[in-house]
Amino acid sequence: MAKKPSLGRQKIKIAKIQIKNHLQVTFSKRRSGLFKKASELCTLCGVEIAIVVFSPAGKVFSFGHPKVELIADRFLARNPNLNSTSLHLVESHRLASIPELNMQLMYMLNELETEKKRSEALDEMRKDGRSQFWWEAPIEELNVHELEQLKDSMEELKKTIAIQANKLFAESSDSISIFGTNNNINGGVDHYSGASHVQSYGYVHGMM
Amino acid sequence: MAKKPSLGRQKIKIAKIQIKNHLQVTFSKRRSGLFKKASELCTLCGVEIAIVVFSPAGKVFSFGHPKVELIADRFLARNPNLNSTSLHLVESHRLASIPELNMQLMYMLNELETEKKRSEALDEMRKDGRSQFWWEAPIEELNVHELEQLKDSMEELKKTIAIQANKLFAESSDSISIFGTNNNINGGVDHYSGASHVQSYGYVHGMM
DNA sequence: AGCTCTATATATAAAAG
DNA sequence: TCTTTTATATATAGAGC
Repeated sequence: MAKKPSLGRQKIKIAKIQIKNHLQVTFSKRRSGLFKKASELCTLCGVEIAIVVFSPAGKVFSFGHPKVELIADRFLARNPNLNSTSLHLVESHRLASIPELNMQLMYMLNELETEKKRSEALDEMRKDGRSQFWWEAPIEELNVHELEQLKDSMEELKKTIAIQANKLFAESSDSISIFGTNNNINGGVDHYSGASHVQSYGYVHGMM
Repeated sequence: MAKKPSLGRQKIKIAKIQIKNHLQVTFSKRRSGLFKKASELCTLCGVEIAIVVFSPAGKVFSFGHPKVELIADRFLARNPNLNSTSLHLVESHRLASIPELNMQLMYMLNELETEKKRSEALDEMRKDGRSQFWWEAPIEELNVHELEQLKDSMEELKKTIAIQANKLFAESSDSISIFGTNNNINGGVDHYSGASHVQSYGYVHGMM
């Protein structure tokens, strides 16, 4: 008589897993599950999500939808009346906490920088290893150029944000505090971000 | 004889929900579920996660761990140049246009993803040895494609930023920028990979 | 690191309050 | 809208490849 081949799924306490191997396995499985859920949410409800996960090992996994071009397009399309729309939305108490978004943005910038540096390092490595091949020069230069552009853009973005903040502060101080009380949706503790869509990676992919 | 009080959970197709009411309910439930999963992943594996969701109604929901302040502190500590400006931005004003910030955040997340992919591609390349020519290998093509996308996106972003900056400048030409000229976003940024504190946000919001 | 399998823990669709 | 209930669909722990 055969004994049970498996005990099946066991209940676990939601607390940091101590056994390293377990942790790694669980991280991998649950990350997949999370991304899958995100992609389903995207599809079912037609929303945009972005998720970034920093693994214990320092790796970054991400998942996002839609792609940059779409966001950029929408951004441009909305630009003409961004101001009024913004104010309207804010007045309607439909938005998240700004300080937190700022923090998040800074964090993202920080991480982007990190990733960029890693990219550059790898690129450099590759370049050094094959620099004797003349036909590789173009693509290498392009890489560097792209990265330069990215850096410049990031700097511009930061400037823009500062200007915006400054301007909005000026507006709100002599009129109404359009932000009123804390409009942090969750009661102030957390904030998340995620995006996804069913596409290239199996059911999805991942964003960070 | 009583009939079944409920059919129980029914299987659904993962496709955009058409009935508005259903969509709203599903969005709410699944968003909660997603955040819960994220929080469990945080706790179980001690990782950092950020999720941003743009609802169909235009609302923004976010979830993040650790708390934004901690992330910001870490970030500021590592970026002395950003320190003063960031503190001003965050501490003094605590505001900016949310739709814009969200857009930018979204953009950041996507860029981060792109960079990550590129990083991985380069990494992969290096691992495979340097015997492949960039125009021959699929992975290389993806890399090139990503770079092209990045370039296009960056150009669009610059355009957008220019337009916005112009507009905002015109509107706030009477106010002084407290941010001065320091816009260096580069710092000796190192990758954070340490274990995080045992967070006790527990999965707040008391959802479920 | 990723996949399989089983048995069981969880998430959640529908309906109702 | 948010909750609760019910029955069922899914996710996933543990073990092995």
